[in-house]
Amino acid sequence: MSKTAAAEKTAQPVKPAKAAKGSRATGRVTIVDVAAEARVSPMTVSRALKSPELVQQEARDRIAAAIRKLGYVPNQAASTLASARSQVIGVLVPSLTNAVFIETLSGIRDYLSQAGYQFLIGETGYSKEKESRLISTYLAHAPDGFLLSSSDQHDILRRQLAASNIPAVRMFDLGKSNSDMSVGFSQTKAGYAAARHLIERGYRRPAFLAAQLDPRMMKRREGFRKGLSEAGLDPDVEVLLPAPTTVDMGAQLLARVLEIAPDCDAVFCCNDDLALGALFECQRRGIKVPQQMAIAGFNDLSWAACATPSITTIVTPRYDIGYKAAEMLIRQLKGEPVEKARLDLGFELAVREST
Amino acid sequence: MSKTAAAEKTAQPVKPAKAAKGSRATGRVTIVDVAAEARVSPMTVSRALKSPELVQQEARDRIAAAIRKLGYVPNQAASTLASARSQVIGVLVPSLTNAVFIETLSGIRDYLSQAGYQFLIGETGYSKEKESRLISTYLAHAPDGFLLSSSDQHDILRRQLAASNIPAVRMFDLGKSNSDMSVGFSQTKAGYAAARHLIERGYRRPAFLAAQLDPRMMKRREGFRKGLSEAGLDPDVEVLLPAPTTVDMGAQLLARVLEIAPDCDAVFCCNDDLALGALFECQRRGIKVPQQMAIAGFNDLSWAACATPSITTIVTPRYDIGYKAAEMLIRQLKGEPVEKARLDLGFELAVREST
DNA sequence: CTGAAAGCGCTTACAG
DNA sequence: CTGAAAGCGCTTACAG
Repeated sequence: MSKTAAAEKTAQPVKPAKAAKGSRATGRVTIVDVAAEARVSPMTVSRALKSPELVQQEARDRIAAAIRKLGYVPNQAASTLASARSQVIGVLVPSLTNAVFIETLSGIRDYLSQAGYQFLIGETGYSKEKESRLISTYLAHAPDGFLLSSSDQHDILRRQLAASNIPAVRMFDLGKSNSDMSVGFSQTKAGYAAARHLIERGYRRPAFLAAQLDPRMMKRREGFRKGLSEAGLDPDVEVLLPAPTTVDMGAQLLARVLEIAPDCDAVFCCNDDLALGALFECQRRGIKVPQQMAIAGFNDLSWAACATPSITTIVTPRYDIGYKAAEMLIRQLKGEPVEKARLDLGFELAVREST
Repeated sequence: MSKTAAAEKTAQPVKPAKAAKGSRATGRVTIVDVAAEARVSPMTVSRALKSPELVQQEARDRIAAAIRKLGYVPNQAASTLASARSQVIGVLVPSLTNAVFIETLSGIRDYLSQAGYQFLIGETGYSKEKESRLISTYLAHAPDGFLLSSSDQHDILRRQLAASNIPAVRMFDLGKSNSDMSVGFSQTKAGYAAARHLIERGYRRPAFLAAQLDPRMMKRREGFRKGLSEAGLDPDVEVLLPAPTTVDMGAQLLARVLEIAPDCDAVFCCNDDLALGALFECQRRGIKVPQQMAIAGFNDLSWAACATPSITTIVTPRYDIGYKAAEMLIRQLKGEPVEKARLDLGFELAVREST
């Protein structure tokens, strides 16, 4: 049976399903079929796939031809069962309807796909309980690692991870110590930077507007308040709503802050969706931005730069957070040296027309 | 060994890893351990998990207690290998940075998670080649089904699916025949409805603005042109850009159409991102919306309703598309009757201030 | 309602 | 560089 052109053309599986009564044969082409076709042992086929450098060139060629001829697709479940490695990473993000996390997922995907990993995506809805439940579910799939977004390591989660012995990297927030792996930036410093900017521009009565009050938002708030206090300004001009963020809520928050503090001259919104809603509300009321009201956002989503006026915002490295977190995790899994257990990617302030 | 309170409290695995040299024991708690603890056979544990009604109540109780005591987590890979069913669905969407598809994923997740399925998400980047490649990758994970977003069934894809014998449901677009399962709405009719609305409002020189020229966009265009032609209006006022959609591009397209047709009095944007950008550009230029320029969008994303002015748009059932497509697929997998192989969920026109 | 045997398709851990 | 044997942890297909 030589490597004929005819054989090469056939891309379809040619294995007839076994007809034996009671047989469990799936009709699938297996590594055994490829081995027979290539006149080597199944073990050699396995090696040719995972560590080609251990296999003689000639054998490799015959195996490659056999794979093509038979249309062989490796069975990931069998591989996982035998090797106890699934090539799957569990990824948990707070929300999928938030563009921020989507871009982080893009970074994760770009790293993992080139590294040969798949991932399962879970949405925690900003809830620790849901996060724990998702981890339990995912454990059945024996993920090789986790990428998490929880802001602080609560006990249940810690115990689950310790019991399963599966490594995890936290994203967005930085861990307190180097014992946990984490990739992100300082939420507190970002909030502080926003305050400093508004103060330097001369605004004397800035407010903080926030929704979806997860721990990250509260850290941004903390930094913002610190900045105001240091400058001798009142840090208590703020409207906080626990409900999920929407553009429309930005409009509502702007309306509320004007009731509480009619002399408010600037708002720092904890994300760009709120900032956009606040801008729309100002337009509706005929309040000039930034002359009568400055608006700053957070994240630099697509519309911030091209709104009228363009919106000043904190540019966050969310794609890189996903990419680097995935890289850190995979390096750890491969036993490669991990440079830093705590990677601060920083942030930038984009100053635009709205402040 | 009775069901003591002490035993119930222990949530941690208590199995000591086998010490035998050369052993492949993973230290994991298996169905065999649970069976020993509950004094039944492994087969009965398996049944208690998958078809409890086939197992005596008393045995079920003992098994449940043993599972809790030992901290047993089923091994999905072993289950997949033995049963040839993975409980995984492969989902392919054109883009993850588009809110439309994210909401569809929410619908998919809500149905699949309650049905006990996981899913792998792939991003095709609107490319048929990439879609084919992703399907090949996913085949290694032996998904039980696919949820696809490709607009038309190209040959390579058809062959792949036929060869693997894995059922698929197409989303967004409706299939031509009932032989393919599909869930969506008529893109052409939606474009036509937008044209009719603008015409009835009295606009005489409407333009079509589009980016990301995938087949769905072209169908919206087709319907829009049909509407204009029928009313005796010029259908050729349009700006089409193949590049991916951004808010900023909406501004650019608006600028371009004003060069081509200075008397243009309305624009139908093929999505809300473009509509938002067009609105910003009008504001920048001091063009009054809708008095001097009407703007209509597509999808009804979060900002459309609360922009200033609020934006008229086509409301699309994207969450339901995901939910219903998942439902159709799972019903098919379970051998339950599938009502319609082609499910038209329709759309609505939300008339707002911008037109 | 329950169980013993065999097998799913790979990889590990040796041995050569 | 290559291969025979055993095993990963489940479920199928019987048989009782």
